[in-house]
Amino acid sequence: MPKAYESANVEQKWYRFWLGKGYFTPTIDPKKKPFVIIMPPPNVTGELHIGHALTATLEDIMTRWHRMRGEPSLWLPGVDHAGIATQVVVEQMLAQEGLDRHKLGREETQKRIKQWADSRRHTITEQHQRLGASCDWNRECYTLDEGPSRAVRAAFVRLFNKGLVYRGERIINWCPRCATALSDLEVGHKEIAGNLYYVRYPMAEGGEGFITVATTRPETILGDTAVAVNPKDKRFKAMVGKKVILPAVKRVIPIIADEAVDPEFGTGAVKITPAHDPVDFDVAQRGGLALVNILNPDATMNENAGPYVGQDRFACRKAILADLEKEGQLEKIEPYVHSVGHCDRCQTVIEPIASQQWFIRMPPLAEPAIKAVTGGRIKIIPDRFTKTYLNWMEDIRDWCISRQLWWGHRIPVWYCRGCGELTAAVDEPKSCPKCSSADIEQDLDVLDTWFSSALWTHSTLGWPDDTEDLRYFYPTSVMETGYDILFFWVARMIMMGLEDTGDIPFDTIYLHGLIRDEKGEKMSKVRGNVLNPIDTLEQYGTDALRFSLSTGTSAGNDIKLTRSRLEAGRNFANKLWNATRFIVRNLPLPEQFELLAVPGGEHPREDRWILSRLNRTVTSVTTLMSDFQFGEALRQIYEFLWGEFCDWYIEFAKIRLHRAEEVSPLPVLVHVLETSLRLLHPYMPFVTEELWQNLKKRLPSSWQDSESIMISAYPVADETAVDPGAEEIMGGIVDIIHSIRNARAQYKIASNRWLEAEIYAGELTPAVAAYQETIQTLARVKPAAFLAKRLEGQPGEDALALILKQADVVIPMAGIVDLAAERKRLQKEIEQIQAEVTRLQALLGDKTFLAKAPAVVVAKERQKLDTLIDKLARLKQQRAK
RNA sequence: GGGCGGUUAGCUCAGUGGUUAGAGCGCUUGCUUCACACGCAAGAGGUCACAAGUUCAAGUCUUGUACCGCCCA
Repeated sequence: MPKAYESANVEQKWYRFWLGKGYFTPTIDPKKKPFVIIMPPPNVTGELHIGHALTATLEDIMTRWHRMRGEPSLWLPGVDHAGIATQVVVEQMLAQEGLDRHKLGREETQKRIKQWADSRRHTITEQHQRLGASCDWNRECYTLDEGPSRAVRAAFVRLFNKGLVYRGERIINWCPRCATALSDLEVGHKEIAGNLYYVRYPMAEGGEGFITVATTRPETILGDTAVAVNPKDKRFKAMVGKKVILPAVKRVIPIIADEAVDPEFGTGAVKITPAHDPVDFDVAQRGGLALVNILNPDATMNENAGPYVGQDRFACRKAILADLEKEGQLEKIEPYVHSVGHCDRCQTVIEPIASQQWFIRMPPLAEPAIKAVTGGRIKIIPDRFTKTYLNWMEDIRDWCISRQLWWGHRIPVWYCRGCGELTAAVDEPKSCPKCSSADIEQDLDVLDTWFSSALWTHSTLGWPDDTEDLRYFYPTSVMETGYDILFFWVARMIMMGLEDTGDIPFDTIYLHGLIRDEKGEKMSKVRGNVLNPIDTLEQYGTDALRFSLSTGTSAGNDIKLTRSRLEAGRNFANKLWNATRFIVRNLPLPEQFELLAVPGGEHPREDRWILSRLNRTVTSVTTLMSDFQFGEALRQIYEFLWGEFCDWYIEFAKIRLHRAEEVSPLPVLVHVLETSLRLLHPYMPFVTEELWQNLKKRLPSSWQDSESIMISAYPVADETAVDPGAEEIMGGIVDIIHSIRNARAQYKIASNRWLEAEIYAGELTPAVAAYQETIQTLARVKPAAFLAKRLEGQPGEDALALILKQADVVIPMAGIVDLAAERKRLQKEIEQIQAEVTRLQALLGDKTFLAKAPAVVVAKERQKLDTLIDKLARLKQQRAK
């Protein structure tokens, strides 16, 4: 084995091995409950970013863990066609060729987008494979595959037939740059420092004076069809029913009263622009007002804008303000901070526009989705997102699902030019079912990409067909994704899963945090601070990347990924590599290995200690993983392997190996290492497989049946291995070594100089004395003498006395000991212990504590007090000398 | 405006009521000790943002305050 772990040499090899063996494909076994994760499908055109790496890591940890526990485990990968994002990228490419989609036509454009998307698809797959993702590639799905596409049409038609999908004119969010309607979720609101313009509308019909309205968007004056005041507002009582003349276009519009008007805003009179404002739209519905749309799809002014036709919306705003100023109709301008909607994808300012679109009626779908969570059938981790989910669900609004794009699932609705009938169908109809006319045309729009995503948990398993996969794997187990798409995706999946199948799509939602850079900023292409996971894993190793993404992290909390985290992961992999290298180097020939087994099964105390610690770790890790506390579980594995196994057990074992004792430590070294590798495998699959195979190669063939660690059994704790006695004694020995090393460092004893030590450990002395050589070697003392009873006399001025929890250690150090400093140190320690003893005595004298605290806690405190009283007595005795 | 989160060592963060609060990195000191300098050994470093409360017991639960951030409107 080389001196350092080189990830690049092993990763591809093992991934191909696993893939070739078919380990990623579960075997359907009706007797067993499967574990299922449907992967959130990344965009087809993208590359994986570090957030995807986090998703993949967590999902792989869960999948590998359940697989090792013997559950048929399916992790189903997929790719999303990403309507807007993909079309935008291809349109940019067309622009470079001097083309645009309108010149090219719908069919040709679709062909170009498809070509490009197909050419990119494999990138995502390859990148997932490099991350070690153990997903079942045989079941990989693409949202535009025939199956999921049919599911989309089937789901649409079902909703249509139930009256839950409707077409209507509503105010939608229009992105002028993407040239499509968007749902409310795809719009981000930003506070903008703008102005509030006070504009005078002169009274019509020879009336005197004017009414002043305030607006942040003066260009929308051109689309006004009324001025409204609150019916309770006494100031305007007389004006209701009168008419005013609209500036610029000179249209005469009424002054009406409506409850929705806030008397506190501006002057209390507001302009009503029903085609360009959601509140005004409702006012217009109530008041029977006309809708005047003043915008073209690209946000230039249309023919309704009179003299401003053809101008861009913002140019028009300037022009109209100049004209109002000239006419003396601009009363005043106040600075005004208001919230403006921006397109999530391109950051263009959204225009609210009244438009004919398709919608899903959400409240009936939300109701069962709310019950599924409040009733406990679906659990959200971390729990605080339950409230976020419910708040959104309870106040849900209809979902605009039509998009004026060419890339996606075409809306499965056909219009008859003959009779005007509208037909929703899964399979394309040849003629109008009502009048039999063949002159029918399919709706030109496509569906919101999230519509197909909402079906993902069942469409990937074969729905609407009654497939074996659907019957066996649905409902799935865990939906793991970032909290930023709780509404976009997770909530909608619950609604659509329940609607289409009658059952919840998953029982647990695990939401991870967002990854941020060193400065705490969200990583994004725009900011240019994205960490490419492939570069990262090439530099540090995939296991190091996975380690850095899963240790010291917890559900729902953001992660700052820094170089030092990655280094820690790499160092840990290397540490394991070297521990294994050490063990492997000491292994005998395979046929001799079994001869090393412990005769009679009676292990030396340090073996019982490490086995006890191992089994406690296994128990704890299993509990934590069942509870989705992956970060803490990994931390404990790390702590055990590095802090106990490598730092202490291997060091103890070296001494036995050198002595060539009868009882070899090798079987325990191998056992603990091998068990730990299996414990760690879900987190760091590559290095654990490499090391496990290295062991397997050198051990008897009977040692492990499994041909790979990834299909071997996850460790199960052996409760009988827990040995508190061994833990106490080994703890004492560690204490003794530690204190001597400390004294050496404090007195700057050269490391090649040997000291002597006299040790008394009360009733533990015989047990501790068995570790004479260990203490001598690790603390560099010789000889270490064990006293039958505590030294009563003067230890001598030249000796250093160390008073430990269970032991006294005396080290003769002629001429070195600083007596004054020692006295001071002793005094300080006595004071500290005395304070603690006093505190514990008070606590144990407290009747309510004794009555109310659990017995184990009381016993623990009493034990602690006894130990401290003993130590205090020994310290005082020392001081008296 | 409503909701949520954060505030713990110099930095980045764990800590799921039990009393002496942990890790990684950084820092100080010493080590080419025969697995590992991607390492070993020893050490320094904390009024757990602030205030009040609940509890036998609070970093952990409640309420309020301050600052930072996110989501929704």
